[in-house]
Order: sequence, then structure tokens, then C-alpha cells
Amino acid sequence: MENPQSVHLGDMYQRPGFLLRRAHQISAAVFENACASVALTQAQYGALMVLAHEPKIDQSRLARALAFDKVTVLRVLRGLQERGLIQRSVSASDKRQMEVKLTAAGRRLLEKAQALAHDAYEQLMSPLSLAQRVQLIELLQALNGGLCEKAKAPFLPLS
Amino acid sequence: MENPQSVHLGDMYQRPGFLLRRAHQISAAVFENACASVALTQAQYGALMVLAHEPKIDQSRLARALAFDKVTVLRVLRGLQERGLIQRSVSASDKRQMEVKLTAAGRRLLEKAQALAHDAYEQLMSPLSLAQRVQLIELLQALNGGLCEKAKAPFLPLS
DNA sequence: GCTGATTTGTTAGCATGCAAACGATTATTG
DNA sequence: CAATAATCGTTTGCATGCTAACAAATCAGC
Repeated sequence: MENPQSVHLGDMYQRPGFLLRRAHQISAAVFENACASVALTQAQYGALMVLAHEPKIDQSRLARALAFDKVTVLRVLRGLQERGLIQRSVSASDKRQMEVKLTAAGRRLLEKAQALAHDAYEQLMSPLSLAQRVQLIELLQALNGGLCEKAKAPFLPLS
Repeated sequence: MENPQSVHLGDMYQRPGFLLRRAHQISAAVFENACASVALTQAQYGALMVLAHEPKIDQSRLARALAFDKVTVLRVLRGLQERGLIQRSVSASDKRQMEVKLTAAGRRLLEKAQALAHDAYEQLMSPLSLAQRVQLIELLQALNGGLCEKAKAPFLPLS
């Protein structure tokens, strides 16, 4: 017996919940470090990416496209708006909706950020071989796809 | 070209950063749902597990054992203390340290929680085959191990 | 033994992620 | 058309995870 309490910590360290939390923690740190020069978090980067792909989207669809809740999206967008990277205005066709658009500055910053995000990607995957990277991505996609309805925030990818 | 902006959202959805965030989001929801009857979060469960394995540990070592920062650990422990699951007292050998111990109620609740945590584990891995589960755990361990120094919170597993 | 550096717990503050509630607007249904 | 339901954005409140700063205690080198 490795300990008198019959509680095996190794079990916990091998739990996917623990490993996923740690991996997410590392991923966030690597990304924010790589994107320090443009001062973008993963959430802000994701929002800009969606906006570049979908020029006139409302906040709810944006939230679902990123699997964020709408309050988080609201705060992220307000931060981006204060920096002049996006523009928000009430939609003409549906006065409930806010029409969110990239500004020229936002598009410019996103272009810079994409290269940095790619660096972060390389750094994060550096401990893995090419085959392992593909494996990991496929496994995570299978897990996420199989349990998408379990998450609190709905996920509705854009095309 | 699938879109006029030359921004491919598929790329983002395949980024490990996005997939890890989503997987962590799902994992947390599944765990808290499974452990709703004992009202434990992943962080609280982890703290109890470490305490069961290491009867008299101080907060800093506990934080490193879970790769949390010390402020988060403090708040988690205060929550557990208010529920009578743990006991905190200034260490005699080092008056800086707080000696954290499980109470009988804490040990009892942990025992219940372990079965529920196992259910959460099964539920989380249900989209994957047995071989895939092993693969995923190994890949995450490789990723975490290779980049452990990149994370903001240090990780020092206990034995 | 003493001074300076380090460690520990704590507070305060900020960003993230969620739930609950609310007015305003639009959709649905009779 | 009218009444009900659903959706959108927003505010508020709470838990999480982090940084920075601080006092108290311990450790280090001299």
C-alpha cells in the first residue's frame, strides 16, 4: 500500500477532468503569452475571428458560435469596442439585436494576431509528434461532439 | 473560397486551444452535475482528495499539488471549512503555515463523492472507446508534462 | 546574532464563466 | 387582431483563477 488512507492520488492525476483543466490552464497561458504584443485573450481572439468570418452577426449567434454564454460575450465585446476594434449598433431589421462589426483597426489587429496564434498553437503542441497532434484533435472533437448537449453554453458552429 | 474574408473558421474550431476550452467546459458541467447531491465542484473534490492522502498539509503545498494558485485554494478551503468538511489551524512548527485537516464529515462526504466522480468520469469518456480513452489520457499527460513550466500555477504532484 | 531574502497566508482587484431576472421586441397561436 | 410565448441584450450576483501587494514568520549568508 502506498498510503494508509486508501486514497490514491495517482487516480486523480489521471482523471480526464484534472488533465483537461490543467491543459486548458496551460493553453490559456501559452496563448496570452504569445499574443501579449496585441493584448488579446483567447476569448477576444475568438470573437474577432468569428466577426471576420461573419461580418454582421448579432451577439447571441456569436455566443453560440464560440460556446460562450451571452454575458461573457457582452463583456468581451465591450472591451473590444472600447479599444476601437469593433462597432456595435442596434440592428434595423430586429431592434432586439445588436449588429456587431469589425472596424478597420480590428481587422488589422486580427491579421497580426493570427500569426501569433499560430505560434501559440505550435508552442502548445510542441511536446507532441505530428501524428499525436492529429490524434489529440480527433479525440477532443469526438469527446466534445458526443457530449455537446451536456455543456451549459450551447455550441452552434458557423458553417 | 468558402468565404470572401479569407478567414477560415474551421481552422479555429480545430485549434487545440478552442477544443481544450470546450472540453474543459463540458468536463466541469458533467462533474458538477454528477456530484450535485454532494454539492462539490472539481476544485473542492480535488482538495478533499489531497487532504485524504496527505492528512496534515499546508495551503501552499496543497495549491501546488492541484496546480491552483494559493488565493483560489484559500477560498475553496474557506468554503469547505464553513461546511464543516475540513479544519484549519496555525501550524505549531511553522507559524506561517495553516495546517489543513479533513474532519470526519469531510471524510464521509469524500467517500460518497468518489463514487459520483467515477460516474462523471464514465459519462465524460462515454463517446470514446477504451483504447481512445487511454490515448487521450496519455496525450494530455504528454502535453501537460512537456509544458508544465509554461503554466502560471506551479504543479508539484504528491508522491 | 543580524540583516536581507524567501515563504506563507491574506486582502484587494480584475477578467472569465455561469444563473436568474428584467424590459423591450419579435414570433406564435388562437 | 389579441394574447401568449420566445428571443435579445442587459444588469446583478456568485464562483473561479489570476496578479499584486502586504505583514508575519522563517531562512540565508555573513
